[in-house]
This record gives sequence, C-alpha cells and structure tokens, in this order.
Amino acid sequence: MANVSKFSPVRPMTLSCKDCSLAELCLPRGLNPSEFEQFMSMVRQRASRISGDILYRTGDTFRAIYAIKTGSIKTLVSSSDGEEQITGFFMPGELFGFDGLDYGHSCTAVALEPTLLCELPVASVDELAHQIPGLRREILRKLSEKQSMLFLLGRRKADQRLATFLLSLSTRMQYRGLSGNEIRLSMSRHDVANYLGMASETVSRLLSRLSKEKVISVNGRTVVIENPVALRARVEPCITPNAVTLDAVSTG
Amino acid sequence: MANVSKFSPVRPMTLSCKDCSLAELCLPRGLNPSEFEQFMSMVRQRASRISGDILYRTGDTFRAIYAIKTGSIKTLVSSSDGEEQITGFFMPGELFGFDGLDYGHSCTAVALEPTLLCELPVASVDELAHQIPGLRREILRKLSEKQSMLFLLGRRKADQRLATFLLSLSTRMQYRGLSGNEIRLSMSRHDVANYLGMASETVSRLLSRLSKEKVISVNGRTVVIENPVALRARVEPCITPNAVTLDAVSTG
DNA sequence: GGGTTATCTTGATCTTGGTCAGAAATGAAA
DNA sequence: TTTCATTTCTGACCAAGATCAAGATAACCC
Repeated sequence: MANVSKFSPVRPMTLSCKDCSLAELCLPRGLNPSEFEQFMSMVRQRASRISGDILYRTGDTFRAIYAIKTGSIKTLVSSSDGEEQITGFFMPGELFGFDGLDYGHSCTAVALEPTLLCELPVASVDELAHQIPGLRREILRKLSEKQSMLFLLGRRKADQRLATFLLSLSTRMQYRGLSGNEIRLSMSRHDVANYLGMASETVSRLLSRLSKEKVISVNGRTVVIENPVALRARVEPCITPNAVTLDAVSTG
Repeated sequence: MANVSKFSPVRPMTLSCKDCSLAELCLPRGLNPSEFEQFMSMVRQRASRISGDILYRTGDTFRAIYAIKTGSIKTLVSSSDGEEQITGFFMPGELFGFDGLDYGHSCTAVALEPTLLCELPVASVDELAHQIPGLRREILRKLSEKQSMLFLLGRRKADQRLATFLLSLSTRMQYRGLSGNEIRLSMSRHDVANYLGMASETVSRLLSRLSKEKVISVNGRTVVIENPVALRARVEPCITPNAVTLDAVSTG
C-alpha cells in the first residue's frame, strides 16, 4: 500500500503560531505565555505534496508531535499478514503522533491528501512533559478516548457506528469554526469501513440508505447532513453524549 | 448492578513491597532504589470481602493507582441507558486506575471476587509524574495497548477474539510464574462476552466447540488449555505476536 | 478527447452470530 | 436436605452484515 516517499521538511517560513488561524485549535489547551513561547520556538513544518506519503512507520523512533495545518492523515497498525487496521483520522488543527511515545511508533501515519504539518520535535516523553506540561493532559485525553471506541466497536451496530462517525467529523469541523453540515471525506469508503470494522459495501449501502431517508445527501466524497436531529437520533438511544464525541479517536 | 458497598481500608500491616511476592510484577518497571523507597512508603491496602464491591465509579475524583494483590477487578463504562461496556480485567500483580487521570475516573471498577489491593495515593498527574517517573511509562504502555483491542474488535471473528482472550489470560498467568495452562475465570460468561463484543451464548458455544475439538477442556469457570499450539493457531494467521498480548488491555 | 484504472454502488447469496426459549447445572439460603 | 435463584448450555430461528459478482462513476494519464 501507499507511497514510500516521505514528507519533506519545509523552510521555517515567517509564520508564527501566534498568527496561525489554527492556533486556538492545535495548541494544547492551557499553555501559559512562556510555555507558548517555548512551544512556538520549536515548531517546524513538513509537507506532503501527494496523498499516500508516509510520515512515520511502525517502529520508527519517536521524534515529534504533529499538528495538521491543511490536509488530513490516517494512522494504522498492520498485522504480520499485511492486514491493516486504521486507528485514527486527523483533521486540520488536530494533534497526533503520540503513539509509541515509549518504545517507538506503534502506528504508521499516512497522508490522505496533500498535507501540511507543523512539527514539534520532542526527543523523549520526559522532555515533552517537562517542556510542555499542557501536552501531558492531551495524552491522557487520548487515553480516555479509548473507551468511546471500544464501546462503539463492541456494542454498536453498523448503522450506529457510521452515524457516530459522521457526527464526529461534523463536530470536529464545528470545533474549527466551520458549519459542519457539509463534510468532505478525505478517505475512501474502504478506509471508513476499515476504521469502523465493517465491509466497504456496507458503508456504501448505509450511506445510500441515509440518503434515501433524507437524513444526509451524498455526492461522491461530499456528505451533507440534511437532518442533524435525525442523524443524532440514530445513535442517541444508546450512547451518552459524552461517549459520542469520538473526536480524533486514536492513539495517533 | 453490583453492590454499592465500598472497599474497606486495611491497616498498613507489617508488609513491605520489598517482601511482597508480587513485587516483581506490580511495581512499575525501572524504578531506582530511591524511587522504590518512595513508592513503598506511600502504599496502603484496601480489601473487598465479597464480589461486586465497587472501588470507584465514573466521575469519582482520581486519588490513587492500584495494584491487585489477590482477587480480580473489572473496569467498565456505562451509557445513559444503563448499557455497560467492560473495558478491562485485572489480575494479581497488575496495575490499574489510570483511567480519568485528567478529569476524574472515566470507568467504574468492580471486584469480581474477594480482592485485596495495594493503593498508591496520588493527588494528581503532575504529582504522579514527579514522584514516580516509572509510572509514566506505564501510562504510555496502556495508550499503545489500545491498538490491539481496536484490531481485535474491529477485524477479528468471534472465535478468534475468544482464543485471543484465553491466550492473554494464560500469558498473564505465566508472567506471574504460573503455568498458565489452567485458567480460573473469575468473571461470568456474560462479562467475557461483553468485553469481547459478543453474546454470552456465543461464548458458551465457542467454549463448547473448542472443548469438543480437544483444544481446551472446560469445567465451569475452569478452563484448561490442552493444546496451546492449536489454540494459538486460531489467532495466528491474522494477528502479530505483538498485537496478541492484550495484557491488561484497558485504560483502567 | 479516449482509454485505463481505481473507486463506488447495487444486487444476490450465504455465513456468522444474535435473539428467544427452555433445560441443565451450579450455587446460595433455609 | 429442599428450595430458590443465578448462571450456563443447547437448540431453533432469524437478521445483520460479509462475500461474491457485475455495473456505474469518477479519477487519471497519455
């Protein structure tokens, strides 16, 4: 699968985190001014011109935490026989790369489209924790997010999983100031299916069904949520609002 | 569900971690002597006389990390309509309680049998990280364990999930010096099923089938692995040895 | 543009495993 | 012991969803 080419470093540019439109999103919450300065001084940029580029692979030594500026990323683990499990999708303003903070990366990170990243080089967990205390909380948040995903995969039917997924994407878009009604999926049906533990045909069928029921409208990889209330009703009988978020679920 | 009574504190006893037969197991790896002293001085004990006792609930403020001395524990999350998802089982020598290190416990922890715990009071993550650096690694390990469980629930059939579960229990028993051939399940079929995302009838049927095929023998809650090679063969075509461990999978 | 390839949709089966129901086993209480 | 409750097992049935097999679209490349 995927391209073997790597993300390329981009010259620092004049850009500062302070001026970045995503600053409110991608910076860890609760950094004080001096922490912020420190964070900023460390950020570098990397870019992938095409989709399929690999940022890091399973086993690579941990070197940095990443924030997405434009584009999107998937993280995945693979088994000995080549089977893959997608463990997370990441959108602009989201942080990832926490996987394998202890003994090298446990995931592989792949660009889903041309993508621009901000990279925060970190040599070790200790350094990370010392330099940016706010990032520690981010790790713990990811730890507790696991439960949502276990719940989703273990206890929910295919249609509920897909509805939850769409709502999650929508919520995450809203978080970065967009309406969240029109979702541009950067991943294939196959990827969605893999992530949600079902067949890609099932994803197609469920999207068609939701479309026929006027809950959403689908045009290629663009999904418009026509009736958010109805969509939410698909998951609500079972999952608490809390467990529904699914935001950036992954250890990525 | 479950008993509302709480675990009771037990007077410190003369016991020291140094003399504990589980020291090698439950102590975080890589503590230096001074860290060890510090760890030891903080440990208190709690006990549950009966099964069903609740150690902490979702929402409770985080106060301690726990190590199991005897007995076992399950951790679970529940949705608004009372549905429960078991997120982990913990056996003697295993650490748990990391869930909700940031904003209070995200799980509920319930005794599966009379259980004796060692409690390591920790007021906050910061304190934890400062006082016992080795514990930080433990948190990260749990973070990366998530992938195994996602893989298992998302990509594996019911029989593979059950086989993986049995092998995980066996491995964990071996880790504490037991043969791991004879497994005493402290949890009900219902709990196993819940954890693995299937119906309890399916667990029964699969156990019967494995028994009929002479891979295991089942007597109530005691499972003897008669043919470890055959059992391993059920999961191996698909999962890497790495992903199979499943040890104490949970955020608990 | 036209041809090629990958992705997506839809239909037709078939299998896995869930649900329902009742029997058997186990355990706890009197 | 007898009774009662809980857990477990097994069978019968059914539905969700996987798999197989074409087509239909869309993306890509010369």
